[in-house]
Amino acid sequence: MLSGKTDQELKELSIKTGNACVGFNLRRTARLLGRLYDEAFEPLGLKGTQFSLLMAVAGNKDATIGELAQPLGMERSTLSRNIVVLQKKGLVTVEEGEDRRQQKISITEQGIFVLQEALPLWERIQERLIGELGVERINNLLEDLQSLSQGTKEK
Amino acid sequence: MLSGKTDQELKELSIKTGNACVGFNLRRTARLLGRLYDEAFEPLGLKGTQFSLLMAVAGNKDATIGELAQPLGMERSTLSRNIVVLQKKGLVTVEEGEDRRQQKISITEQGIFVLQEALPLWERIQERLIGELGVERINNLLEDLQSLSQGTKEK
DNA sequence: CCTTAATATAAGTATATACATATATTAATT
DNA sequence: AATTAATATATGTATATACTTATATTAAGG
Repeated sequence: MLSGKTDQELKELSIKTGNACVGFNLRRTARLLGRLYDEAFEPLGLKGTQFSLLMAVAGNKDATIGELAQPLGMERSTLSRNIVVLQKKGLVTVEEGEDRRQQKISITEQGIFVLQEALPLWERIQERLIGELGVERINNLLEDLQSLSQGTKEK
Repeated sequence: MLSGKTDQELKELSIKTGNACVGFNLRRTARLLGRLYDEAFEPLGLKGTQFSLLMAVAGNKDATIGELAQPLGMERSTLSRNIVVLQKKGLVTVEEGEDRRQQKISITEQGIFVLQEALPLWERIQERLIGELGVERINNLLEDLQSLSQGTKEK
């Protein structure tokens, strides 16, 4: 029963769950690293999230919202809005598919140019993170994140 | 030079950076797990993010926005808004400090009650994730996330 | 063919997030 | 003491995110 707990006990519970909670630690690290990426891409007028999405568009020619959302682990409604942001920047085009419910997303020449400029900035962060944890721990981390992502998809 | 790349080459680059990018994988996993937590806490009208924040408030009696923001790795302006959400739900109180610029945040009785209800739901997810990766990989993951969080703060 | 069901995306609403700027308050300088 | 600098929080603006609902389009059943 928490209601009877002293401040000290509450404090210990808070620290314990904070240290152990996968969700919290994921979000916190994502926030902190997110600012790193945003800062790096800032000269290109790009956010880290936008770099990832643009890269996904580049690698999936003429994909629809639904097709992109799947590997990104993102709601289609979310993706729909994120695509508009890239479209307004002139980095992607959106056009009706043969099935007129669908929207085919493609990267523009300008989008490819921006990716080209962004790539070395991305690599610099990658190197920095590898420098901090070492390549093995980074690779383990990436594998674990991918396993967890897989795991949530299977009900 | 990306501009000259074929679709196939772009596709391979996209897959390679997608698999290697720490930021992207963090965000994707955070999104997917976030939905798991949100679903679990839904009966309490709570999101995963709100559970973590409420737990942090519980463990830091009379902390200010600034004091809370630090360990959460969150901008004070963000935290300021997130606290309002908990306040409107009646889970925390906000009152002026002796230094009248500051706001002292405290958990309410109702907040403690909600935490109490949430705790077993949180543990169920924790067990599920440990069941998927094993306790060692989960602990490694948590350590790595904490190291990365530390790393971004320096410099 | 027409109605109904299924599907794809967008729009409505709410929260999470950050940066820049505004506001209020305290501390420091002269 | 009065002015200036520093600090704490809130607000403006924009993006990211998800759930629910609306809209448009295609597919299925009769």
